[in-house]
Amino acid sequence: MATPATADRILNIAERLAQTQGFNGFSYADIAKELRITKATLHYHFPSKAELGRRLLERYHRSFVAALQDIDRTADGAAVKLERYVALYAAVLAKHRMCLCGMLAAELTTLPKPMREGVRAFFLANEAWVARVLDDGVRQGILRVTGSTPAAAARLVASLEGAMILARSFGDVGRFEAASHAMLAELVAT
Amino acid sequence: MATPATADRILNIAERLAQTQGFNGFSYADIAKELRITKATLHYHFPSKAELGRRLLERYHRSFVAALQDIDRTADGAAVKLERYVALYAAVLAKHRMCLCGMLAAELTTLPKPMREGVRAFFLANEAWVARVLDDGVRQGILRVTGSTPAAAARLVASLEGAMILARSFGDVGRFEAASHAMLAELVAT
DNA sequence: GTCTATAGGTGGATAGAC
DNA sequence: GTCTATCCACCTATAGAC
Repeated sequence: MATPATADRILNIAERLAQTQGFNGFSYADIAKELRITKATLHYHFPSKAELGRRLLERYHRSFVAALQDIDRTADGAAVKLERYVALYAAVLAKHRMCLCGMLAAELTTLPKPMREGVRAFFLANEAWVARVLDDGVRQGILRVTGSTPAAAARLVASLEGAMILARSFGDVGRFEAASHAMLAELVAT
Repeated sequence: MATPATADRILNIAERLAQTQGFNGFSYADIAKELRITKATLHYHFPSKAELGRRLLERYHRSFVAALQDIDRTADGAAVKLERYVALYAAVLAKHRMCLCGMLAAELTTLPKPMREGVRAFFLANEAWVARVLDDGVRQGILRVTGSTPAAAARLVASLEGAMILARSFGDVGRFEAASHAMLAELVAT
């Protein structure tokens, strides 16, 4: 593995800062200091913070979709897929981070418009994937869903984001795990 | 009703701004402009922004507790109490606002320590109240809870916060209502 | 690509007059 | 209690040398 290109190293730091302190909670100076380059160099790679945010969101969305495709490829059965999906969230929390889009959703009104749209697109992609898994599970008699699957998917995504933000507030990943396991248990057919 | 004291008018504006843009998303200048006073006057009433935040949280917590006591006094039955509880959230969303503490939870790492503790105290108070209502409901055979009532209460509070933040992201209160109704339906004994 | 230097703006906060 | 005036730190962003 070669050393990541400068642009990627910048995004790595920006991503971590955005997931812990929010997009408005870090500055070019923070990234520059950590990478030991100057702010001017940052502006060479990302002319404006709005552009940095847009690219950050784009990369995050892409890697999340890739993770979902990996689950589709390697996991067998709707219940296992949902467990793997929840594990993606837990892994982020274990790094003391929030879901980037859960974080950005809180700051939504202060974000540049392309980012606002990116956040919504991320949630819609999540809901669509979960809804498809729920559909499969119901069809196979593995899962039991109350109401429509798109509504149940939206509920699960929102509940996971909420569980994440509360768990992080208490510095207690166990809170997330307890909540998410209960949510999945509700979905498994008895 | 007399005109609210200046300190209260300041808190009213700060509260709305914090609920829509976050605590780091507004400045003394924003409040000063809207109230048509100077920043120096603001500093007379609230010497520092940290102090303003602390007082804001204190007042918010107090008024929320009062709302819960009002529900206890005027609502009959655990199911009705939960509906009234959820309606408190919906009313905030209808004003295009987030729960103050849901907002602050996202920014938690950037907040002064007294505020961080205040946010956790707010959530704990919410969970305690909900857990007590769930206990009552289960004892009366009105509600059906999976797992312990404190865990179910934590799950409900977190899920409502998540549903709120997602609904606001899409500018769609209906999303919150659909999610919260489904959550309550899960709790009502069949 | 990375630097120095700096512009132009805004952040929270204070001194002191009224 | 409210004002004017000001401080200093920090913000995003740009010009221009290397």
